[in-house]
Amino acid sequence: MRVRFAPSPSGQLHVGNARTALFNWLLARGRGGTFILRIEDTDAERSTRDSEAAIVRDLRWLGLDWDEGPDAGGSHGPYRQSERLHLYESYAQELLNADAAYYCFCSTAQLEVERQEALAAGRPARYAGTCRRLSRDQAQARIAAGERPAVRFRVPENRDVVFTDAVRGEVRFHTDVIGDPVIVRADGHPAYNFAVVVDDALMEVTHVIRGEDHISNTPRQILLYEALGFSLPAFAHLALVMGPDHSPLSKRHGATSVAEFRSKGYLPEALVNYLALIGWSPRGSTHGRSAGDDAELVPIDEMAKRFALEDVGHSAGVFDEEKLAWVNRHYLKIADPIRLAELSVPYFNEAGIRMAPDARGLEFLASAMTMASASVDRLNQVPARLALVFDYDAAATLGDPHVRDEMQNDGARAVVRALAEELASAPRLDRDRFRAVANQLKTRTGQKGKALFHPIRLALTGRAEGPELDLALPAIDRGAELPADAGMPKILGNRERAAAFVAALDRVVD
RNA sequence: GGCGGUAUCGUCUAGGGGUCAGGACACGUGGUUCUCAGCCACGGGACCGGGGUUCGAAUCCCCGUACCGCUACCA
Repeated sequence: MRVRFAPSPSGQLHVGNARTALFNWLLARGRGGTFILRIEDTDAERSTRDSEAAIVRDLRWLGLDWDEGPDAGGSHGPYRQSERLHLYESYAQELLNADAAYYCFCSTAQLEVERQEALAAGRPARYAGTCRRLSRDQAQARIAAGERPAVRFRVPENRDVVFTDAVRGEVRFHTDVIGDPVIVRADGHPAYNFAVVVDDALMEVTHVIRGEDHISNTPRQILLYEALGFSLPAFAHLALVMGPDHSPLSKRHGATSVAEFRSKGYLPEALVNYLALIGWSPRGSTHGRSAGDDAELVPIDEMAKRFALEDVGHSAGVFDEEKLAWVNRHYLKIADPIRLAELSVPYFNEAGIRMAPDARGLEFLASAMTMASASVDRLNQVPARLALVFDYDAAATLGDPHVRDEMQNDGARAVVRALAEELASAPRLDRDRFRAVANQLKTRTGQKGKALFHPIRLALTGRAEGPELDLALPAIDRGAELPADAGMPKILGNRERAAAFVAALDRVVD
C-alpha cells in the first residue's frame, strides 16, 4: 500500500488538510504502507518555498512523518512537481501523438464569454470544443505563427465513468457533462488534473485519499489513467471540515491553520486526536455499544491500528473548538510536566513574565505546572493561572474595593495578622506545614472554613481566586528559594507577602 | 443552470426493518464545606419532509428540500 499527501505550498497548513494527511498517515501506519509527501507547486504564481517549509514543519509537529518526500528522498522522486516538468511534458506529448489530446488556442476571455452564454442558455458550462477539430497542420501553423496554445484532453463521448469510492461506494458520471480539460497550460505548466495522474501513477500510489472537493475531478482523472495506460488506484474522498455556520472552515471562523492552533497552546497529540474524531469514531470499528468512558481519547498509534476507510463518515463535520479544548485538557493532564514547562516559557515571556529558566528553573516551573495543567484549556492560559506565583503587590490587592470590604471584617483581619506572625518565625511552607499553620490560625482566631481560608488566599496570593492553597503556597515558597541565576524572575515568599500585606493593610485601614 | 455528494440531540458520532435510538463535547442542576478552573453525579435534548414497500421504516426504495463540491490555462 502506498498513499500520499499532496499539498500545494500556497499558504498555511489548514486543519482540514491536516486531517486528510492524518487519515492517509493512519492508513499507511496501520497497514505497514508507505506514506509519501508530494509538493504540488505547479502554480508558480501562488507557490512559495516558505509555505512548503511551513507545511513540512507543521506536519512534523503533528507527528505525521513520511517515508518519501522532497527532503526524505525515495525511489519515486523527485517529489516536487516543479522538478517533474519533463515528465508531464513527455506524457502530454504521448497523448498529443495518439490524438487523445489536442492544442487549444482559445483565449481565456473567449472561454469566459462562452461559459456565460452556456450558463444563460441553461446548458452545462463546459468547454465548447472549439479547437477540438483543428487539424494537426492548422495547429502547427498557428504555433509557428507565434501563438501559445494550451493542451486539452479529448474526453470520450457518451460514456459512463464508474468507480467505487472506498468511503462512499459506487459513483457514476457521464462523460457528456465533462468538458475537455486543459492538461498543459499555455505557459507549459501542467494542470492539476493531469499532474496528479502522472504523479500518482508514477509514484505507484495505490490509494488516493483526498478531500471531497476532488470527487468531481475523479472521472477526468480516470479517463487520463486509461488514455495513458496506467492502472487505477483506489479512491477515497473525505468529507470536508466546516465552520459553525456549516460553510467550509475559513478565516472568518477564527483559527484555521495548524500553526494558529499550535500558537494558541494546543498540544499536537490533542489536535491530531480531535481531527480524527471528525468523521471517524474509534468505536465504530469495534461496534462497541457501552462506551461511556474515554473511548474517544485515543493516541495516534492506537488510532492507526483501528483505522479503516470503510468506517469514515460520509458527511461533513463542523469543527468544534470546545471539544478540541476538552481533548487538549486530557492531554495536558497526562503530559510530562517538564515538557509542559518548556512549552510554556514563550507564553510567560509574552505575558510579560520574563524568564529563561535553566534546569532548576524548569524543574520549579514543572512542579508548579500541576496547578495549571489540570485546570487550563491551553498552554497560553498557563501564565495567567500561575501569575500568582510571580506577581505580588499587596497595595494593589487592597486597592480593590471588594478586598478592602472583606478586610473590614475583624475576623479576617485577625487571621491575616496572626498569619503574618506565624509565618515570621516559620520555615518555608510545604503542604503539611501550611496545614499546620492553618490549624494554628484556626485555634488562635476561632475562624474556620471560608472565613479562615479566604483571607489567607487574599493575603498570600493577592487574588480572590486561584488554585488550591495547599498547592499554591508551597509553590510560592519553593519559588522564593530559587537561586538568583536560575533564569527565573524574583519570587516573593509567603513570609514576606504576609508581612507586606499587613503593612499595606495598616496603611489602608486607619 | 448541469452533474456529483451528503442528511441521527446545538456539535462530533454509535447503531440500523421491532432498541427506553447509545456515547462524547457543550448546556442546566447538585456535590466536592476558601474561591475560580477541574473533577464527580444527575438532567433536558435527535433519526430533514412527503410518499411507497412491510404486520412493523429512523433503518430499504422513490420524490422533494436543504447544505456542500465540481462545472478554471487553482489545487
